[in-house]
Amino acid sequence: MLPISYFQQDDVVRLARELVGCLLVRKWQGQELQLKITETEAYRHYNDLACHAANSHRTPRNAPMFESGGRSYVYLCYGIHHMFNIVTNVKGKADAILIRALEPLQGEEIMIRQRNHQRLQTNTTAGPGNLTQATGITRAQNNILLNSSSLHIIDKTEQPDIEARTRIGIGYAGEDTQLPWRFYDNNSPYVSKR
DNA sequence: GTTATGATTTACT
DNA sequence: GTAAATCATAACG
Repeated sequence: MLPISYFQQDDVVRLARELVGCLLVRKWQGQELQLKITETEAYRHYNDLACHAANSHRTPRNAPMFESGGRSYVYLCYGIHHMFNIVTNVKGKADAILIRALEPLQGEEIMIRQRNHQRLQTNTTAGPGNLTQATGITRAQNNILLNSSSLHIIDKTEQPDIEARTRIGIGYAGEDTQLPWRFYDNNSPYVSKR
């Protein structure tokens, strides 16, 4: 299991890249779900208008971002979709990594059922809103430390072929829209957009 | 209290 | 390609 201290390092962009290929473990409904992280995006508290905490902007919603790294930040978007983030950096430096896609390794049946699919499809767990539905992550999982047996990250065993691209859905962020802070596994079909 | 909107997805035309 | 779904949150009065 990656220790909490790992997420308290300073460079959220590097951490977002390194998380691709790592495993997300979630115990739920009596089963252990395991999924490989295939796509991430970095959001940095300074010089990044796309970040919820840009300009030290602090609200009740993004409060977990201002806490110490190694915890979750889950919020509802468009009234429909839950977004799962991992807070990084030390307390007061509000960085976070959005998990955008996962590749199922264990517990697929539960994910298929969650998504009302007949069989496993790439979009069962690709896409930030889709993967939270598949894994049953909601705001009930907001602001919890990722060091329990029920929710944590395991380091990767193989180095994936990582592609860097611009982030998705942040047209309001001006020039920061162009930052290549989205990372994905070039060899995985479980990616939201190439 | 009221209003506008979004780290999206899906179903249409 | 365009639009609807849908609601907590943030901004404003």
